[in-house]
Amino acid sequence: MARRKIAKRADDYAQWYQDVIAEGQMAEHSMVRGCMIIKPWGFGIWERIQREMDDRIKATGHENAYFPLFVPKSLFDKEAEHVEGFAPECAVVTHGGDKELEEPLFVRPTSEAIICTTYGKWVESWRDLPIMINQWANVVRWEMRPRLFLRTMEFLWQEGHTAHETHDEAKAEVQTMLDVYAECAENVLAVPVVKGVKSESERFPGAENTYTIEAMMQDGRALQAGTSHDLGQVFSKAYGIEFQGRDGTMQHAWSTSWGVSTRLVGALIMTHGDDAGIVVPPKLAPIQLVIIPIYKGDEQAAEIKPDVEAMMTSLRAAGVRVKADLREYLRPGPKFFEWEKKGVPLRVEYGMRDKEAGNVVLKRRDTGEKQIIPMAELASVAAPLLVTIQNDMLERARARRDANTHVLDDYADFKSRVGDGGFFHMRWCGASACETKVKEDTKATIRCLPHASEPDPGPCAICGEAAEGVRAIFARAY
RNA sequence: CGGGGCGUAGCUCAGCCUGGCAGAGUGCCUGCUUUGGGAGCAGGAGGCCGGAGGUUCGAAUCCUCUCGCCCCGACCA
Repeated sequence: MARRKIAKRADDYAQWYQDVIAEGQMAEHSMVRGCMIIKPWGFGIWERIQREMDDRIKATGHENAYFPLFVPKSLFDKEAEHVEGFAPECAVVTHGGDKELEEPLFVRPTSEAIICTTYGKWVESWRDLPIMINQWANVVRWEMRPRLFLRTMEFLWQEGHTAHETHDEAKAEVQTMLDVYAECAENVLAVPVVKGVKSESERFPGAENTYTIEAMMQDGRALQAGTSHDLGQVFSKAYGIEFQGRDGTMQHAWSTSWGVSTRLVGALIMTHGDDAGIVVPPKLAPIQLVIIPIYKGDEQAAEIKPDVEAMMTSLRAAGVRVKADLREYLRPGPKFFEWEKKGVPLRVEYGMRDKEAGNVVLKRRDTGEKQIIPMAELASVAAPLLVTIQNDMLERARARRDANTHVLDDYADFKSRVGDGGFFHMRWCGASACETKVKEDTKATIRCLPHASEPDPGPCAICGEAAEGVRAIFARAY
C-alpha cells in the first residue's frame, strides 16, 4: 500500500515537479548527467507541439531544412559577443576516432554560425532574399544545473533563421514569429504568455534585440517560453551574408532567428499540473479519452467489451483520440490513478450498473467533475467537452496569471512581495545598474518590457530617475 | 567550480556508530480467489553492498584513494 506518492505543490513545488514527471511517465534522467530520456507519453506530447508549431511555421512562409551538428571552432570565433556568450557552455569535440583533430568542432549550442555562413554562399543578389528556413534539431549547452525539460544539456527545439533585404522586413519577421509563438502557446498549450522585448542584459548574445514570450508558472515564477531575435546586420557582417542591392551597391542582409524548445513541455506541466499529476490540454493529449471497463468474470466481460468497442468506434468517428484500457491484470482503481497521473483529459467508466441503465460515467481530469450520460450520446458530448476543457484550462491559467500580476511603485513593497511569486510591473529608467541591483537584492530579473503596455512616465522604482517608457515586468524566473 | 549529502534487490531504503549467515517495504514471476478509487492468500525469482587498495582470522560495516549521482550557490532556451 506504500505506493510512491506525489509531493503537494504547496509543500515542495520543485519536488512536485520531479514527481509528476516520473509518475506521469513523461521522462527520466539518463545515464549521462544532465541528459534526459523522453518517454513515449512525454514525447507524444512534444510531437503534437511540434506538429502545431511546424504547421504555423510553414503557413508563415518558411521551409524546413537541416544543418549539421558540428561547428568548426574558427566559424564560431567570428562573432565576438556570440562567442563570449556561448563558448563557456559548449561541448567541444577534439578527437575523431583515435586521432586528434586539427581544428576542434563545437557541438552546436545554436546554429547561427553554420547557417549564416551557408546563407552567405547562397546569397548574391537582392533577388535571393528573403531566405526563410527552419530546422528541427537537438542542441547542446553544458548546463551545470539541469532540470528535466526546463534545462537539460541536450534539448530538442526548432530554430528558424531568416535573412532579409531590409531591416523593416526583418523586424516584421521577428514580430510575426513572436505572434506565432504566443498564439500557439495560448491556443494549443493553453499557456497564457506576455509578449515583450528583453532588456540588454537578457538579450541573445550578438542580437540587436530579443523578443520573448513569458509565462507564469503556478508558483509565480516566470518561464521564458520562446524567443525571437532581431540580429540586425551583426551576423551578416560576421559570417558574410552580402548581396548586391537594387541600387547596385553591396549590402549586408538583415537576419533573424527564433526558437522554442522542449522547455515548452515543462511550461505545460507547471501551468496545468495539480496534486494528482499532469493535466494535458486536449489538443496535445496523445489520448484524449480513456475507457475503463469494469466487470466481474468472463460473462460480464463478454457483455461489457462489445459496448466498449462500439464506443471507441463512435468516438473515433467524432475525431476523439480514444483508448480502452483492457489490461486484465489491473483492477479499475490502479487504472484510474495511472491515467490521471498522465493527465488524460477525459475518462469513461463503464460497468454492468451503467449498461443496465444505458449510461456511461464521464469524468473530466481538469475539474474532477463527473457526469452520467446515455451511452448513445457519448461521442456527441465528449467531442465538444474537449473543446470546453481546452478553453477552460487557458482561462484558469490566465486568471491565475492576472491575479498574480501587480503594478507597484514602491521598491520596498516589491522586495517584501517578490518572494511570493508573480509578475511585478514597475517603472525602470533603463539603467543596467538598476537591473543588477534588483537581481542582487531579490534574485528577480526583468522578464521583458511588455508590448501590450502603454508608456507610463514617472520615477524609476529603483533609483528614482526618470523612466519614460513602459513599465518593466520583474519576476523570479526559471 | 565552491558548500552539503548519498551510493546495499527494478524502486525507496534499513543494517555501518559497536566488524561475525545479505535485510525490509514496494515492484516482479506462478497459481487460485478478486475487479465501481492503488485487492487477498500461497509459493518463487532477484545482490561483486559503486570501484580499487589497506587493516583484520573475518569487512556492506573501520582506514585511504577513486568514480558516480543528488541538493544548495555562480551560468542558462
